[in-house]
Amino acid sequence: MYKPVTIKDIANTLNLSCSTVSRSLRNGYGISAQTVNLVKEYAKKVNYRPNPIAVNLKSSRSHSIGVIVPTVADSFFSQAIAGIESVAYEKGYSVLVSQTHEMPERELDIARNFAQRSVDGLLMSMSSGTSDYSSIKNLNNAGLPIVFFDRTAEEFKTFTVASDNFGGAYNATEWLIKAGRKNIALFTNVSRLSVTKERLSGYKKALKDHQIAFRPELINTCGKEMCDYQQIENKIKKLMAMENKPDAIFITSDQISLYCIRALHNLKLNSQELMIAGFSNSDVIDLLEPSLTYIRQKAFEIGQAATEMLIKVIENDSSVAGFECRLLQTELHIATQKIAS
Amino acid sequence: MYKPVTIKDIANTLNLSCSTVSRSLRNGYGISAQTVNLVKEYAKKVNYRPNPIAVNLKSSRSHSIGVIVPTVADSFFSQAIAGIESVAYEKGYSVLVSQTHEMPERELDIARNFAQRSVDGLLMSMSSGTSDYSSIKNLNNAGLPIVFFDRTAEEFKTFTVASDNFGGAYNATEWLIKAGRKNIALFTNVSRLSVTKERLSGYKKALKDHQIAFRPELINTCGKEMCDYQQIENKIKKLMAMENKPDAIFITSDQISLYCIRALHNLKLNSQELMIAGFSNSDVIDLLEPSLTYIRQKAFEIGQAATEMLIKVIENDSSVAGFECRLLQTELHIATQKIAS
DNA sequence: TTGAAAGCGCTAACAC
DNA sequence: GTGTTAGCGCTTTCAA
Repeated sequence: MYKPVTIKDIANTLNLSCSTVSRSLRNGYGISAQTVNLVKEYAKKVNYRPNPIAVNLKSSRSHSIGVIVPTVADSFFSQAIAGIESVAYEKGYSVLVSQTHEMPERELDIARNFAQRSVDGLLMSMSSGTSDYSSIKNLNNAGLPIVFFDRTAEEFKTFTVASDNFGGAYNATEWLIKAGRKNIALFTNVSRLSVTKERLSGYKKALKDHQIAFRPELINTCGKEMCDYQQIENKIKKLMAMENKPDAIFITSDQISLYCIRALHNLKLNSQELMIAGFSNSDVIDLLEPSLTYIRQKAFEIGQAATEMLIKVIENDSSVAGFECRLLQTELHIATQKIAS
Repeated sequence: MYKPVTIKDIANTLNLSCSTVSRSLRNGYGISAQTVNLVKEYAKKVNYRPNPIAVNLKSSRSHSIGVIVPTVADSFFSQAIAGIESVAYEKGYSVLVSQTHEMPERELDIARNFAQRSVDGLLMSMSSGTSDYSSIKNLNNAGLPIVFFDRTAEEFKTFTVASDNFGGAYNATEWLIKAGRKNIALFTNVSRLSVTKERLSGYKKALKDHQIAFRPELINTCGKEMCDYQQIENKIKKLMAMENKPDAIFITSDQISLYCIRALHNLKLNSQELMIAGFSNSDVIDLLEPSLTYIRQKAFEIGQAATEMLIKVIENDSSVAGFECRLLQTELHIATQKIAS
């Protein structure tokens, strides 16, 4: 087994006691400068590093944070995790990652497991299935700091970092309207999610501000069951068979945006017939055919901000006065028009 | 602070000693069935879970594995991590993830940090900058199990899981040849990487088997410095200005594949003029314009296989006789021809 | 200025 | 059958 140098090893070699070595290495309080130097130099020489597990056991602090996301294999989440990891690394924290696959039981199981491993805090993006937050809330009340990012939990107020989903949706919808579209269908994720609600509000507000009637029959909610490509294609076919059929689609989810593009592609519908706008963090979205006007979230920055916030909470657990909620702006990218009109 | 139930709590409540409780909870060896039941039931009732940190300290086993990758925000790696996490979760291991950003110093630092945290093993995909494996090798020799995935380290033989890069490259190149292309340029990552070498070999072999001369002037190595889009575009421009210019490009890297597509798109080169084939694990690659014939790696499965292998090594550290090396087949996806010829 | 000892939660060798 | 004890590596009183 891998067997690093311990404080005891140093103490033996230098003919000192463990406590002297320990104190020399930490603050050096009450130890002669000579001894401190001796110890420090020797420690550096043998590349001594304190065993974090032992430190944890004493302090109940592990210098690690747990990240709980629906899935890692997703452009938004992988970018966010990259941001999380960057800040964590810089500040000396390890990052534990686990996926819920949108299952509430797993989510809770993972959170408990992380808590047991003495993570110092949790970064969570809620699974779409979760409706009962009480257990998570219990962990939080028991002293485990939690920061929600992207998919926040309205039901219990704590620290959050997310995109301005309302604004992003509003702007994109307005853009469709200004492009002359009046019958804008909506594709959306389960309505339980905070992001879904906010984006839906943005869409409705934009319609209202432009005196366009909201038509419930144009709303398509996916993912109550597993949301797959075929489901989306069918819904689009059905929409296009309507009497008063839509001339545009607004999509509130990354995954569904890609499915829609694929469906339009397969159904040979061009942007002229059916203009599309939606959220996406894919890094090649601008090369897709048909082209999408897309709202991009600052995923990396959201990860960074959430991590900074969490570490701040962890490191001065005194000031749990007000809950900070950061909102990052989204970016609207207009699709280049490739269709000759 | 979050304060879970300890063995001591149970012992006190039940008027037993710690060791009795401990043994009841583990094997129950030498304890009356009655006591075992009593303890187990009470433990379940209060939702007792052993403190993993304390267990680790005793056993130097943490039931966690470290994953070291260049970056998380990449389709191949995020898919692989999803696979890793799935298997790990199922087998009760936690997953620590850290990114090297292709920097050897970071890689080593992360590996050491993980080792200190008593991860039970490491899953690594080497950074492109690494040329000296001795420190990693030391960790491994000191008893830390390591499985390499995707980007393996030829210099030291251990357990590996990777794609059949040679075969994938061979097939793709051959496909270009059969499509009538004779001047096939190559875009490739730094030549230090195992995957690069293997893919290059596949390319060369295919040329040779079809009696096409290898033309060194068509080889473009990127990423000695940071590889960015502009670099790729410039190289393509330069290629297309050649007298005997290429009629196809074969690309050995996911990232560069995307850059090439973007460049052809911007330079308005279509597949007829310049046919492209390359590695990619993007899930929307088939919707990109111009279209790419792509080799897809079984990223998720590679992650799974590597994790299974690692856990097997961890759990019977006796049999370190032969090093297992798994090779997963790649899938060749032919671009649908959209150009009227 | 330094050392001895206890304890974080758990396990295992050794008593009883 | 069950309890006592020591120890994993480290920190932190308390004594010297």
